[in-house]
Amino acid sequence: MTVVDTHAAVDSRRAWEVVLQHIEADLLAGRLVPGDHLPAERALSSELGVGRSSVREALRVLEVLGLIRTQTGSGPQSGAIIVARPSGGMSSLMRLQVAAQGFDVRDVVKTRLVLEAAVVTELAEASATALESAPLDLGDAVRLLDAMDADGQVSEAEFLTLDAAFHLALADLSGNTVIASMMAGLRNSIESYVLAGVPNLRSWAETSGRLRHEHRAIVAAIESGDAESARDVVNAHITGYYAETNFISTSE
Amino acid sequence: MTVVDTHAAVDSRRAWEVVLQHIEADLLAGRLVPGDHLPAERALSSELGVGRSSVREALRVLEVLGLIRTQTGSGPQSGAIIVARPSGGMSSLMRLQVAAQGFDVRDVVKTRLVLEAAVVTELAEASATALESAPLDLGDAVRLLDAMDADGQVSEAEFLTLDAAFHLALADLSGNTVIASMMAGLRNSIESYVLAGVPNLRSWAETSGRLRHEHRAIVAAIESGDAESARDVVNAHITGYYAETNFISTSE
DNA sequence: TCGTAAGCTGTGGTCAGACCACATGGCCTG
DNA sequence: CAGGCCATGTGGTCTGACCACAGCTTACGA
Repeated sequence: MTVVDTHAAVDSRRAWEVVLQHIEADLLAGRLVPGDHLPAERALSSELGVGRSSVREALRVLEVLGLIRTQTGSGPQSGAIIVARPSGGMSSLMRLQVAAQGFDVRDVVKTRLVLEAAVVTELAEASATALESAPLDLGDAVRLLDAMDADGQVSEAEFLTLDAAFHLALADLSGNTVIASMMAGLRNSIESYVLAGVPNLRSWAETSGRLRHEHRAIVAAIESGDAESARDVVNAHITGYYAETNFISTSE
Repeated sequence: MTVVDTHAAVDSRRAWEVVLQHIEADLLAGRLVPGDHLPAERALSSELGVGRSSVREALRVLEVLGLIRTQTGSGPQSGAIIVARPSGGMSSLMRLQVAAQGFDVRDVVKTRLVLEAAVVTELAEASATALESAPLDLGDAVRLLDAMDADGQVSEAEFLTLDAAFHLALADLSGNTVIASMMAGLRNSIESYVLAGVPNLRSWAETSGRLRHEHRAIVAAIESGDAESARDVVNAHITGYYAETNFISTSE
């Protein structure tokens, strides 16, 4: 007897693709939901008739894409567990594509602008229609702004981290997980460029002051339900910083 | 006393992460550019001091993310080659996140709406400022519309495929590769839902006729440089279809 | 001389088996 | 009854061995 079947149709998919598609099918059918454990690697291996290394290649992909979390040891927390956290995968994808020149940094910034405008528009409109009894709560975002106001106590890198967290908090508040994870990925992919641009600023104190002021203006516009104004401020906020740091070639 | 080594710095990264970060560093430094070959798996293995299986796990990730293409055999086309094609990775990521319930389908549609509006706005503005000598060329997109007009000759699935290609062509024409690959991923991740919604339509002939008409209206608005009108049509175009197919719960 | 066919070489693709570190949970001992 | 020990099962890794494949080299024959 041969090792491979000779009459049945040969599966031209690579072994790890078989594993990946098997798991995807289980997810689509609802047989696997967030929180569930995947079968053990050795079990999947024998169940699907592929080597354990092929199973591991598929699991590695799922891990990087943010679908599973793996843990060694034994017990309820060990093994591969479905988590479905998209932002990590989005960040890896965009960061690597920028590194490999698949994404132009200018397009990343432009896209961030589009999404950011959509987020504040959504929030402002939600705020305008919010009931008295359930007003829009921007608490998480405002707390980050307060942390940025500790003048002299916050380094440039820390400030920019808080800045990123603020914009991400707005995206989260909009309730759109797709946009939120995209924003996380976009920001993450150009983080090193943002930091590298700081020395190009005329005055950090001046710029950070302006950024702080603009952040407050964004919050105010959202809370007053003024979508158009929120969009304008956000637009100036982002393009201004990049222009000051010569982040983007001005030839555009 | 701790278990870990006290003199040498322990590399807590997993072996495959070492490989991934090594390649990412080479990309960032420009030592690897699109078209280049990666070292052979066995060479990377010994060079980085990890097992070949760990190298393969890293390469698998890069392949799924759309950074490399692998090919068996010998010669100039064999091996792993940097390609940096983001749309495949974006599609895998979004499709799996939707399957794993990390992305809500309604958010996917909303996000598509945001990006689509940005694309047509960009195109309309570009058209408005285009020189007589170099007018905006929507040829690729229009050809797809012509293909959709072969009444009775195009199946529902084919029509929807052409529809997707039309919107993707617009995104490509906008020149923003980030948005274009996002649109590809978004559309891809809900393709099965789009197809599944067709039977819910009152009349396919009626709906497809309306879609065709709206497509032409989008093109016309872009060519006339009317960004606002283009946005409105695109908005009605997309939300209309999803409403007709009960694709999205109306409770929202 | 030239063309063709054979085989050589190096590539990714896969598998099997062997360890390791680790975390749990039950068992055994005091 | 309490505490520590170890069996068990998990992912993480490495090694070595094949295979299929594609290009290149070589040798053979017309």
